[in-house]
Amino acid sequence: MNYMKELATRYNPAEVEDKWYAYWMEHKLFSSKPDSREPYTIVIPPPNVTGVLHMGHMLNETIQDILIRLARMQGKNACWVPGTDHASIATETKVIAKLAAEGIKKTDLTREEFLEHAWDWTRHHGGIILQQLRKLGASCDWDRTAFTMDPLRSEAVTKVFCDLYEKGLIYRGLRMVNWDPVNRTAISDDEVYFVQEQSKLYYLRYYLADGETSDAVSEEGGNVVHVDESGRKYAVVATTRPETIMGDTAMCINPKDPKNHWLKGKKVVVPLVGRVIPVIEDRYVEVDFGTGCLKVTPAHDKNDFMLGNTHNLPSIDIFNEDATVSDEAGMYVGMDRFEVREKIAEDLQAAGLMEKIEDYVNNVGFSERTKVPIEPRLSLQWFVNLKHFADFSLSPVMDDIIKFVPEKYKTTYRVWLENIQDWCISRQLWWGHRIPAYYYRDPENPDKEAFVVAESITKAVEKVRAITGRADYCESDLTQDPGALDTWFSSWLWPITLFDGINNPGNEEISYYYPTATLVTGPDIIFFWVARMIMAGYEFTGKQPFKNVYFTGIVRDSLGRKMSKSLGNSPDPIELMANFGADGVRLGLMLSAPAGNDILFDEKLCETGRNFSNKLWNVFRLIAGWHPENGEFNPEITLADRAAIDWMRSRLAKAITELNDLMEKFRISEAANLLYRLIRDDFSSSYLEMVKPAFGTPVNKEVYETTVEFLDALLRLLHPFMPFITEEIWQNLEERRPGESLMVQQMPVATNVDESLLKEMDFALELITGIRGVRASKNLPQRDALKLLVIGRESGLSAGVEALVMKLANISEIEVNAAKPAGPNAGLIVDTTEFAIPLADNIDLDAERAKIEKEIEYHSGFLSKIEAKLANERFVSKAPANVIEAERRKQADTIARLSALKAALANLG
RNA sequence: GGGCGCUUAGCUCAGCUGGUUCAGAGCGUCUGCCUUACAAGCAGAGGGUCGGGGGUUCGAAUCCCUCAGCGCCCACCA
Repeated sequence: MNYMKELATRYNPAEVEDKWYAYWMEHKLFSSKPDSREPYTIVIPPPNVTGVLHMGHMLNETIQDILIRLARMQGKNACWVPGTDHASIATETKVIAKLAAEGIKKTDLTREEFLEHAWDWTRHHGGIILQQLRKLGASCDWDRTAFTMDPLRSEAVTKVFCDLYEKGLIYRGLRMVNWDPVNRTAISDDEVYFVQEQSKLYYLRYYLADGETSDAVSEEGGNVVHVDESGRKYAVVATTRPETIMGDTAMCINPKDPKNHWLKGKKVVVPLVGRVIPVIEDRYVEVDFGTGCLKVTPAHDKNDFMLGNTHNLPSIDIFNEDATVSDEAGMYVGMDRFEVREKIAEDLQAAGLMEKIEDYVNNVGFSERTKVPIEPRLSLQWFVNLKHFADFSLSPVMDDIIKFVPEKYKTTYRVWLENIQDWCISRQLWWGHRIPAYYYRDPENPDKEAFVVAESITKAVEKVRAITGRADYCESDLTQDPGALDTWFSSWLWPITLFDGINNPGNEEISYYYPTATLVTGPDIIFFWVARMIMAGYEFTGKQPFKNVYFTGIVRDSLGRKMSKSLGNSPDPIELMANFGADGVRLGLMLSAPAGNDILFDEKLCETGRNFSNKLWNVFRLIAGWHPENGEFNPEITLADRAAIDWMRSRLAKAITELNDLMEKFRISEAANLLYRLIRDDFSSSYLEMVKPAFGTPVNKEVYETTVEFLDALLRLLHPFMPFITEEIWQNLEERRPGESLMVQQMPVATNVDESLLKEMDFALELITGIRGVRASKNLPQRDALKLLVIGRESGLSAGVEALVMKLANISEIEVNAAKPAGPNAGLIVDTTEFAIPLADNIDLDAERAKIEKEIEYHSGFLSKIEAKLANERFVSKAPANVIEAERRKQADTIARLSALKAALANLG
């Protein structure tokens, strides 16, 4: 023990944290290589390469670090693999914005030029977040740092694409996709969010094509027929998007709709456009919405597309890539989609084709990235058939082979898999893994677009030559698909590719580290990522990718709002750690972050963490100060010391068992709480006060050594939560060899628990609190010793524990079997034992009496409830014996207590 | 529309298998203390019909039904 050192009363994390992180790095303590130990692997959810650390990461990474450090100290070969994600669409959007600020348009650049900018951007901003993680204490094996778009990962992505294409699980198809007109790319369903918007519902007139007339507005057999001034019949269609009429190829009614019966088999005229379209029937149409007539625009609405397929309708694409009106529309060409809406509404009004306009609230889909309304658009895209994967990915989760924490997300997962949709993986972007498809002209079939899928252009040429039977094809005859793959198409391979399990299956690393142990992530990416990793895991390795998935909550501000830059409610983690220490922030977060529950973050939490660091630091200072400078200990060990040691040992053992249990169940927050109380309440407030030598007197050697042993155990237990301060103290506790570290020590093991001693001490501590309460209410200073009387019986405490009561409550003498004193005194009752403290001055008899009467009232009520229960025939006959026994004991105890109280009241006179 | 979840102290939340570790923790509040480890501290105190109603049970914060309020996810009726 480095007891000679001058230690500051306040713990200074800034001085300590960087030092130990450098030490751990220097001695390669994070590094992992396959060996004979059981592996414990965590792969980091790769943050956006150009991102910066936010509170969500802090929560996530802290949990991972706790799990990995715990595993390491449990003797496992712990390996935490870090890395970053290329974040295709997010990064590309940022790069475009940056170029725009410099007056450069993406369209002015070649693909190669643009990618050069993107790589520059990545190099410039990349990896900051990994540096920030070091501040947090993350014990990642940095030598393994990976990037989703580095050569190894890219090779695997291409290989998997080709493999799935060969298996028929990837296909290219004309589908309705969510189109982002700003980035001019398809995006997946998951990248769309819906916003309720105040809009309008336009009611348009579709005249009958044959010019049929009628004399009056008639309602024949429930039919609702519209007729204009000149007697011509028309149908009314309600739509929120009148600008799409140029793409109408049918009108649809529900066959069971009596209002529109008269339209069956008719043809109608699209207003303004003049095109004649059929009236089709489909039960998809809601009878009660609008007029029950639906305009069908197969090219611009998902459901209309479906109707178009069912009813073999033509499809007219009236928009360009940027959502301006296309030539094919024939009208309003070149105008923006929202301008057209205004204009067309005016024109319809003017032409007398607008029945009415109503206010209407509907949900509009927006692109998550560019925040503009998405445009359903027909386009050729690449898809993965997820049905195939869903079939084998459900049961492992439902059967807990892959355990979800909390369990409720199993349902979410199941529902998603049961309604699985194919996954659109192509993006019309440049930043990402390029789609390994190559197009060529086939002179035999000039009308058909021909392509091959291959891992390289060289292989593609070979394939084309083989297919066409022409040896003269060369690389310049092939054009690679310009698109990139969805970012998640590389992420879903992450646990495999980190160990090179795709390119090099069965290698030593993948065999050893995979399946990984626990994945820690947010429930918001359960579909994007978790589900797909499970799919990829089984498909490409035949094994689950991880054993547990721990879902964290979302970090919100103290008002429950999501943290966002625009609200300015997102604290900078680096600043927080500078203010409170990484340990303080870590503990603060952990103290209130049960799995799957959102956490309302308040700096107050970090303050609690910091204060606790300081408490621990002072615990160390106290113990350090006990070592006598001349090396001479007190040879005597008292009964009180012995009792304190025995108690603390049991207390610790019990806590270890509880802690292991909590951690096994991923109740990390409760585990943090338990440690907090164990150290603060049991160890500092109770145990250390019990064994603390009087000022100027030396401590007993055994007491000293045992206390150091306890502290050592506590530091180990706490280390995963607060790595820095525990290492700092541990290093100072004894002389350590270079490279020695707490982080690779073994976790303490629970010894036997003496339950009766724990119970006895609980009683003693309650008594101590009672005496202190008397002091507080009677204004008796702690330094004045008091005499304690045990009325009419023994204290029931062992000599050692009795001595502890005397020490902690500053009692000079305990008199047992005492009579209730006649003079002024304060009474207190613990369990059924009555105590009294003689006082010098008169006390407020009335107040004392009132206090006791209140207690009598309470206990009488309690007793009558117990007695009612025991008098209840059905209770006595049906309840288990031990419960009845407990009630009887309660009854006896309460009666005893009541008589003690009544005696106390009588003694007051 | 479908699903999941929540409602317990002023605030944030634990409370798992129904029963003396059942009404808890932290923060905040109040009182007293600069007590030789710590004022980033110590000691003490107050604070709750467990959202409402009903049911099951000998016994319900805990299980079931129902109502009310809140949150999240999925779907997207033009």
